[in-house]
Amino acid sequence: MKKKRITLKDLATEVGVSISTVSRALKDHPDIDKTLTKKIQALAQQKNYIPNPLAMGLLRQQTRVIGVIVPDLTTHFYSSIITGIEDELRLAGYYIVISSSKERVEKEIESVQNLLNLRIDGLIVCIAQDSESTEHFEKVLDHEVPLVFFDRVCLERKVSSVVVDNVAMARDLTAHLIDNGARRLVHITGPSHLNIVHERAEGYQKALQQTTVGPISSQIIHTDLSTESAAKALRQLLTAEPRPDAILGVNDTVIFAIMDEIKSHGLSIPKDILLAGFSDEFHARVIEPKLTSVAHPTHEIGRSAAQLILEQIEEGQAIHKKIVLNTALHIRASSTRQNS
Amino acid sequence: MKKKRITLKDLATEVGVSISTVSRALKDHPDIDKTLTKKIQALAQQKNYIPNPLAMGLLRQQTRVIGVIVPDLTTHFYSSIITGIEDELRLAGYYIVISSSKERVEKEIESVQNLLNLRIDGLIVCIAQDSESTEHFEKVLDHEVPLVFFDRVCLERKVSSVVVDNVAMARDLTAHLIDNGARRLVHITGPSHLNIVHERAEGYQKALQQTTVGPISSQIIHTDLSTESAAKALRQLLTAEPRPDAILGVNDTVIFAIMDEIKSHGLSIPKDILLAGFSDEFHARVIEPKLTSVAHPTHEIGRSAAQLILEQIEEGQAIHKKIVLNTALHIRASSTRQNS
DNA sequence: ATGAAAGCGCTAACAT
DNA sequence: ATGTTAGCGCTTTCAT
Repeated sequence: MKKKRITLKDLATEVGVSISTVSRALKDHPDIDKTLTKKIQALAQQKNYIPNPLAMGLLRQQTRVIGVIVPDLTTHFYSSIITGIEDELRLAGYYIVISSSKERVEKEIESVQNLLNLRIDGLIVCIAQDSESTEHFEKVLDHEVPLVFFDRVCLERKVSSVVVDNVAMARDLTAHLIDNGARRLVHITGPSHLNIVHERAEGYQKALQQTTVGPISSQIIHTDLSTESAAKALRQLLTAEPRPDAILGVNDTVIFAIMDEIKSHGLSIPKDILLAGFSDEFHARVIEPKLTSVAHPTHEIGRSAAQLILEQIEEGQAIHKKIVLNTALHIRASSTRQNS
Repeated sequence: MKKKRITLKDLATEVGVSISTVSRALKDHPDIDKTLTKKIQALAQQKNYIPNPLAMGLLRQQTRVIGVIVPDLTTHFYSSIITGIEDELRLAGYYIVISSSKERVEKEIESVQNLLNLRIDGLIVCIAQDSESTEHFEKVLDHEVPLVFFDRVCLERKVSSVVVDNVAMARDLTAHLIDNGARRLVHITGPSHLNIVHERAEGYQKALQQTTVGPISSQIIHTDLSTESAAKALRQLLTAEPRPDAILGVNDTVIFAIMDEIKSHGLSIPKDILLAGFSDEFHARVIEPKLTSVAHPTHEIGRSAAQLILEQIEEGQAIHKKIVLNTALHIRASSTRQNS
């Protein structure tokens, strides 16, 4: 029942010329009479003519829609990155269709398929935590649809990506904890097939190897990145003896669970346990005590991912590169021991 | 450069029949020979044929895309609602294109226009805080594109909406503060043209009028909903005498600013100042002390908005209704005075 | 039971 | 300088 939008044909009949003349006039084709051109443009303006993107899309086989798949839209980290993507793509006249995988491969696979069916012009993804197989992304490549990963990546040899230096970040963060007196460290993290997980674990261990103080006990606990799973791990840690005196959390979910659990055990941060992690800047400053964490340039990550997609669309599939963005270590109350 | 997707024509030539036969076979048209139908369907399946949505869209003049405009994508409240919208629309085979107005009308107007140009089949909006004029939404109505507002609404007589009972919520919250000993209340809120603002203020005042205890001093401060503006208001309140002993915040942004400011003045919540607000469930439980707040059924709000849009699309423009969803008051540490 | 043709809105190669 | 035509992928009416 939609009110019909004005078309080229409408303009053509109104002016009394052919459709192609109108089409040309609207794009200032040199062949068309200047006066006619002016007249047609004025009419188009007045009638508020907007080319039908469906028709254009059909003709050019492109939708100007970029798909974006994230593990969870409600996580500030991701929504912030999406804002960056949107800001950049809007300028280029692209739209984004967002889909949340809810950290599950099945949903991710489904989303990829849906988006492919929609005929997106490109796809930007942060893979779900249990996404071990990569078939569905190979399919994207098969269809020659530009693909870019960010933060959590895979198929690195074939796909462009935007990441941060996880190893260095984890190393610095761990070294900082040690400097602040940590001697019984625990790193609570996720499933090790994720690049962010094993890279951060690598940095964590690197710091342990490089330190000259000692002795230091250390442990890495892999969870499924759910609050429950992290809380459970914490409960076990806190009842065992000796209790850890510093915890490195791999992301916000884990950090929240850790904090809650520590507090409900009547322990204090940082007095009893130092805490630091890879957390969103926003949450790091909202929670109490404020969290020592690594600041990800979320908006920038989004913009870079968008730029990579645009590059691929414009220059054809060929290129693929990896952008490594800088992070900043923010030392806050959660990891600085008053009495040391 | 995209690898060509398989089309009806491809299937037709391969089977040696006409395009229309293939088209019919694929939708089990009774006229087509059963064996032929089977054969064609099998081939389509094997070749992984997916109808081109662009072609279908052009034909039917619909995109199966719903636009969603929110004041800020990175706010948990909105991203959570969007997740609800997505969950519901996905089932119906619709996609959503999200746009963030960043609380500014100009961006909102631009987004509306962009989305309209994209030929969306419907639009779901939570208006920006400085959105006083409604012309751009009238335009949506002019184009007979289904429109639904949620949370912050306008044009109520003409447009469907999903809201909560702000008056009752604010009244209950305020009454609760008074019950817990509040005698010098302040309500920090936003610009009063927003329905959520004046409705909540109304509830706040209703509670004050209905209370039998007294005397109670009260104040309403309008900010522009930015952290800075709220923080500034707080600073003035805290240095003046007598200091308020209870604050009702209108949303998360304001709550965060309030908390920070109170803490940095060396005051304690709830000992010195009671705090309650309309905050996202998620943040209410993450911050310290945990915040007494009204729980919005965010996912449900999203789903309802999506359902309203679908209804309008299916049944034509005519209908418009208002869905009022239930909220729940969660009493937590921030508003319960230990010594009372 | 199947095919041919028109049309959705637009562009571009090919007339004139 | 302007018009005609074909075609992007699909559905549907109208032949046959």
